[in-house]
Amino acid sequence: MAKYNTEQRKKLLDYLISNADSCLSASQIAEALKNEDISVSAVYRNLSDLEKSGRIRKLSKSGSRESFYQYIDTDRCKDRLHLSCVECGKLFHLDNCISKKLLEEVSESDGFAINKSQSVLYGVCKNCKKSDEV
Amino acid sequence: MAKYNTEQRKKLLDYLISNADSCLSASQIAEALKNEDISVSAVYRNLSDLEKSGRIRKLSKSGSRESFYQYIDTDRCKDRLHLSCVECGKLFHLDNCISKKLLEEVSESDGFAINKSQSVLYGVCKNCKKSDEV
DNA sequence: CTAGTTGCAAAGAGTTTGCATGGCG
DNA sequence: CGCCATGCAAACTCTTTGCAACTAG
Repeated sequence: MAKYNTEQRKKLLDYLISNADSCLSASQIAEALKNEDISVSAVYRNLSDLEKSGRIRKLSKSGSRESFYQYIDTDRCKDRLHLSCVECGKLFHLDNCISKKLLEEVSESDGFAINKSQSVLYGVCKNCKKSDEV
Repeated sequence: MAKYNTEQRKKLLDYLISNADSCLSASQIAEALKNEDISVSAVYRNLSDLEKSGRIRKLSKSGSRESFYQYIDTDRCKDRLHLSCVECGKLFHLDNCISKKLLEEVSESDGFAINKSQSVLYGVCKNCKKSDEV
């Protein structure tokens, strides 16, 4: 799969890369690319291919039926746990030291091997906490 | 909502309580209760009511379109982060001290307020790791 | 009694798939 | 030119909803 580098595939990946700090739904992506000659099914097929090849991550948010997709920036994301803000939808990366320590502690005390790229902690980020107070 | 205590509602909650260490999908629950005179729509309606009243938790697993439900055992789950085994589907609770420390560290370094009941770490539990080695 | 709850079937949202057409290399 | 990817529409899965019948209190 994904043998030819079509315009649609390039545009889709470009869009995910330039929004690498957010989780986007298929419909958000399709909407953003509606002037780029790409159909909903092509969006889904390309997202699926990109996920299988490990270039993007697929996430689900509690409370939503949709799946969300995000480009995996290996430099920034490697070995880090993720924090997703339920207010603004942005994804943050947990500090490397804390991530590492947590994983080790959990592994030692429970024998549980956490899969980092699959695990997401939900909550409210700094910015959204501020605006809640207003 | 949930003003009358019907047989269906009792059976459903009983079933979730007796499986409090697992996350169950609506179809798994409906299947398990198929001899108890409860329809799929009643399963969904009761799950929704129970979630709103805070008796159960609704989770999504990456890779699955379904939602999963779990009884909230307040004694065992209070203030703890959750670990979900992607192999066997069982839910574990992260040690209280580690949970607390993690939350404090994240709050300090990133200003991010983690919602514990919503956040789940995915990975492989001790038992399933063993069986993988076989 | 009567408002809450149910079962059924139909509708809905999000996603996937079959097929014929079009395009990359 | 041949295989891959695309668009479209239909199919599919999971979940929600409208409605008439039933039932707990």
